[in-house]
Amino acid sequence: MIANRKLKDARYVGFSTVGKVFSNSKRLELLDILIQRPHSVDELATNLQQSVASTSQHLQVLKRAKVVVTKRKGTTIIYRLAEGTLEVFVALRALAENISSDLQMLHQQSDLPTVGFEYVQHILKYSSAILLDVRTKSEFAHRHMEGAINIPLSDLLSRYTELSISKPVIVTCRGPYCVSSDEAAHLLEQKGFAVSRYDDGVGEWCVQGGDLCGPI
Amino acid sequence: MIANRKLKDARYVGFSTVGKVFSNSKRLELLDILIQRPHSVDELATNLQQSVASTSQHLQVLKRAKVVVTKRKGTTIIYRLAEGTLEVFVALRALAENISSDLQMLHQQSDLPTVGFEYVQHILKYSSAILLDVRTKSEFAHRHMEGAINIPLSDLLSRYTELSISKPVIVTCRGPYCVSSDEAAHLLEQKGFAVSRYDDGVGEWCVQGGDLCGPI
DNA sequence: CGGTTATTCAATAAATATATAGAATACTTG
DNA sequence: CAAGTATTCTATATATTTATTGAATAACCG
Repeated sequence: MIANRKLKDARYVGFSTVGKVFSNSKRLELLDILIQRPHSVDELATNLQQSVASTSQHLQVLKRAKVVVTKRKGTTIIYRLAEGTLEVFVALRALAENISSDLQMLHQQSDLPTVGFEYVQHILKYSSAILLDVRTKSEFAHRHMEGAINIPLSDLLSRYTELSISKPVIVTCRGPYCVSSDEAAHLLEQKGFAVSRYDDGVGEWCVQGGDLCGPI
Repeated sequence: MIANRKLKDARYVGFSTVGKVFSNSKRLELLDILIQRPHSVDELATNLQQSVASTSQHLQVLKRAKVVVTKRKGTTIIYRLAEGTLEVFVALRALAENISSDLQMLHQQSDLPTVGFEYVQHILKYSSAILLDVRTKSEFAHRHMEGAINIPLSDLLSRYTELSISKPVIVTCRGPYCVSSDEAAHLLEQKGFAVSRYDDGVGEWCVQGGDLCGPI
């Protein structure tokens, strides 16, 4: 009976090693960034506004749990998500969104309308609106929703004229915790566009079975 | 820009509150037990072989994250899983199993053959084998795989003669971390039965769309 | 082959998590 | 309404986690 307890404990402790991955906010942010594209340690540290050492330590946790894998490229080491990680990350986030009213409140700070997966699929099919991805060029290049066009947020003020004002615009960015799409949507609204936001990102799109483009 | 960082942090910290649920082995075990049926704090503490105070504390964490809900029944408080928790728990465990070779090793200590979801569905359809659930009577009563029969492990030695020796037996219990099915399978093998194990439980069965029976 | 540089390791300090025993609470139930 | 009891809270000790700085490492590349 005591042997049983030890075996059980060992199994649940093993399980919790994977669970610990998702227990820290910085690690969750790392995973969210890695959904967009692979990154070096240095890039990730900059994104997190944290020391490289601390970021590296978090990455070790992710690596030990095998939710990320590494590859050397020249002098830098590139981290990317492992198989299966995206699905669990998205499922866990959906659970968190559903059950945490606090999170929902943080979300609904924007006054602009949001649209869901089915709606975006519909407008893509009938070309009845423009799907605008305001992430960086490299993130877009790695993987994006099929049919989307890319103008990075930093370029939007100088390039918004590329968009046809006669069509409504749906803005998307990294995902639900990204503030770029909201910023972009407000800018376009001021310029007279009919704007809404798809406030999920390429991760949710992928898991729900949306078509994707990307060299990798 | 600093405001953006604070908003982002708040969102990921909110997310991590839900993630923390799955970062502790005792909490994972609590969830695994609650999959079987609702329980009181006292029952859960006994299962965990831990103090009631500590168990209660873990339950508070689960409750705050809203992955469990409570209901008073007489003088005791009954905890049960909230909507959506089962799906994420099972998905996370599948991820853990896939990526952790340590966990897999802990698993494959048994010499008896195991069978999967499709196989069990097949034998149920054609009644070509007996599906034996060795959990407790109350766990079985709450929810079980349609077509399974119940003989609790503690009764098996005195009741195994109820089983037809001419049919192969598939043993199931709480789930992959439960040792009961292995114990039961060995007992039946010694008695001359053709035995294998379904080493997932009612949780995985439910998520994969298997038919279920249960008053609740 | 040695300089360069990205990453990881080590040491430390501070914060958070966990387990327990015992006190306090809250709710039922007679 | 008072007694009884399951649960939660408090205080405490210990263990784990996290962030930082500075040192060590590893491997590319001139």
